[in-house]
Amino acid sequence: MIQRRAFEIAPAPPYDFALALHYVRHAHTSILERGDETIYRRALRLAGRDVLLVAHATGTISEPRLQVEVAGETVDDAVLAEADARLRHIFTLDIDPAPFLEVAMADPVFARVAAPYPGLRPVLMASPYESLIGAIIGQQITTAFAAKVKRALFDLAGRSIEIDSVHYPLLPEPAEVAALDPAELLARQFSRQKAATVLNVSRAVASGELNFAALSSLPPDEILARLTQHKGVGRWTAEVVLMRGLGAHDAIPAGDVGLRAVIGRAYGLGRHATEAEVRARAEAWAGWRGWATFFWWHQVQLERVARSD
DNA sequence: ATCCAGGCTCCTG
DNA sequence: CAGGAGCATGGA
Repeated sequence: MIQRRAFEIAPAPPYDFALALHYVRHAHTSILERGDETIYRRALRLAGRDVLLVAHATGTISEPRLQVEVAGETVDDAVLAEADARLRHIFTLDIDPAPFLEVAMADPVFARVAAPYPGLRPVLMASPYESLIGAIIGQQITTAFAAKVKRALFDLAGRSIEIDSVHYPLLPEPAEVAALDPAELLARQFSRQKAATVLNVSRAVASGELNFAALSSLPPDEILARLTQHKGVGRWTAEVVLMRGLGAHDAIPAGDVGLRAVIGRAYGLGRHATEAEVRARAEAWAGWRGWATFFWWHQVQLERVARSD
């Protein structure tokens, strides 16, 4: 039997869930989400239970509400509490965007990217581990190819739940990934280094040597230092985890090619900005560089979607 | 074929 | 510390 329980979230306004769903739907990094224009669906392991989260918006942008349903074999209070916390984290629901918008408006170039979307807010990965695996796989390859490789990894691990005759894929547990045969990954278009790195960090997470809950209470620089001690995890990967996995408002992966390209275009350089130039520009968004990164990536996505139409 | 893509490591100077 | 060679993958 499937249990279903519902609750409501009141995000800090202004908030436009449709913009978040648009981002999720078109992001190559979204592998496990099964949303459409109005509904977000995602299977997750919460409080030790595999469940499906279903969310849709009601209300208005200035008085937003999210209606959430949790379905699974066991949906107890602990599961419900984690579902609430996780959604607030993924969609950055509890943060007042006003200070960010103020910073954004002070930079005329960035304002053109941010101002049209006052109801948009960073969409994070559902867990730090997921962001780490995704970032490692995404190193130095196109987002489309990275999506293909990630999908292959999740298929290989093969975890899913079935609700109403629909199978929803689940993120494999770190221990399950760690137990995979590297040859299986190489056969699925992993490079040797990426296969080794994914297996090694999964082992570290499974053993508790790498503990994101403990990490998250440390200063950002310390988190970066800890993460980059793992071979195959460089500054870019660590900054992506910090920003999109842990939700650090001010973390920016300034070496990112996409970011360098869009910033080069926006500021009329006629070429990719260098990492140093990105960091210099980003001083203007201090305190909110993670949010700014998300808005730039959103801009990149809008341009890509426009081209493909 | 050549260049590029949401890099990393290791080795020079 | 900065810069760059070499590495690994598939796609345009």
